[in-house]
Amino acid sequence: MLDIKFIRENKEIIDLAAKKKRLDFKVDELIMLDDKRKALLSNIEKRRAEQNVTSDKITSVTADQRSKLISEMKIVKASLEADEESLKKVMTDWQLLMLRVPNIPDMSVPDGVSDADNEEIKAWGKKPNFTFEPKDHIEIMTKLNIVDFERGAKVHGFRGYFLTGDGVRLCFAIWNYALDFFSKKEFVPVLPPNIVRKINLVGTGYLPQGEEDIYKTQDGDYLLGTAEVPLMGMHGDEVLTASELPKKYLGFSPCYRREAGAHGKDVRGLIRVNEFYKFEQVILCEANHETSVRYHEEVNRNTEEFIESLGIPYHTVINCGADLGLGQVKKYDIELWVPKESKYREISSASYFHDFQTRRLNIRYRDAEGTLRYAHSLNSTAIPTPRILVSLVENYQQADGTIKLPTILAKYFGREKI
RNA sequence: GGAGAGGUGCCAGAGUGGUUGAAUGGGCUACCCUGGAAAGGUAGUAUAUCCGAAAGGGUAUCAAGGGUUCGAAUCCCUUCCUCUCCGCCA
Repeated sequence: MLDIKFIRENKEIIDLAAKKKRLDFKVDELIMLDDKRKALLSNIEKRRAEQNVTSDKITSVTADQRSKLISEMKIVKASLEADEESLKKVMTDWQLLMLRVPNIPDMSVPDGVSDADNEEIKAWGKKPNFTFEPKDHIEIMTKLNIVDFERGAKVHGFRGYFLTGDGVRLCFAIWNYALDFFSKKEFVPVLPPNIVRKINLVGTGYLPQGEEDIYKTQDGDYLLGTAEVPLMGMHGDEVLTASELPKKYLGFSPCYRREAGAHGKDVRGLIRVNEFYKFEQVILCEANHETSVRYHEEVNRNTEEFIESLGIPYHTVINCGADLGLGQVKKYDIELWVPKESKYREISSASYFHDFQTRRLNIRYRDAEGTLRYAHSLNSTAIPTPRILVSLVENYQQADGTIKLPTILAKYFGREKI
């Protein structure tokens, strides 16, 4: 959510933002509605003031005068009620429109119509040269008995999978390593609630527009798609002190995604599944663009370092306008090399929001001058499992069908080979 | 699932229809007092929004929404949340 004052004063910028993000949003509709809102409100407030003054008088006046004043106020009240009714209708529409106002992308965000227009800004690592025909992760893992897609589909349906045996041990090795790695970066690990109230999804910007991608319970709660949601909700309606910023959290949670719009995509394997696990970095910091930028680079770099320590070739892209979420100012994706497909696949996404989310969630802090301000927020994937396994397994596959683990993981796994 | 209690400002805690943005106490801030401090004294101490250059003023907010009323923290309804006990249960 943006400040209505800012929107009114910068409607050309909002228009450009919507265009760049390829969103159909007409700021003029909102401004017109806001004009209505302001007019109604100022009218209503004037009459309420009159009402309040008279109400005070009524207590200290003779019975005669009192009944006269009361009948006068009855008339004021009737006209008030009509306007209050109109205002209520206006406010409902106003709030819906306000939730659809896109945040402004940074100048450095490239223009583009889809993720195909994301621009590579960095490439790291040497792509493996196999002396044999490399297999895909499905074949490798199935043969090693560390994944079972057939039974996964039997139990869950489309996109179902079991991880078994060393597949599970490998996940735990990654998780333990990730916990150590990011703890050293001074992130506080958090296991959040995974069933969350709607407010958290609206607050982070996933709702109201993303309803069909989210699992819902019969109580009207939602299953989280990322730990970002509860971690952001954690400080909702709070006033933090400047000294406790930045807050750096490392959330770990299962992630549930319906993938409703992606039925034909990535139909096999561990790339796109309905449930997975993810470590997520979340930061709340002071409301300052440079600070946001600094932490944005930092969280992205953290994940790059983690991948580098695993020795998996990757590249980092800056996402184009169309590939940005409603609230995102700028986003980097880290994509890992997948040998069998001969292309990079996304495993991480780092973005910052300025105060877009914190306005919705009402997360504020008192700055050095004592002024209340909305904090800035940002988040980035630390590491997702099992998606990371796709690249890990394919890049480290051996001619005999085994997987040779990178040194650091072997330490956590207990053996060098699967 | 059953039964009950409750949600008021930074905190504690009054307040059952009008002068209550809200007593009182604590905290905090400034000043006075002091050689300095403690104690004591005085004043101040919410947020949002609108008007205004500012001073200042209007409106709203006592969980949320709705209702009754000229007027609601106070009465009525709905919802949400918290707590306690019982039951069930990893």
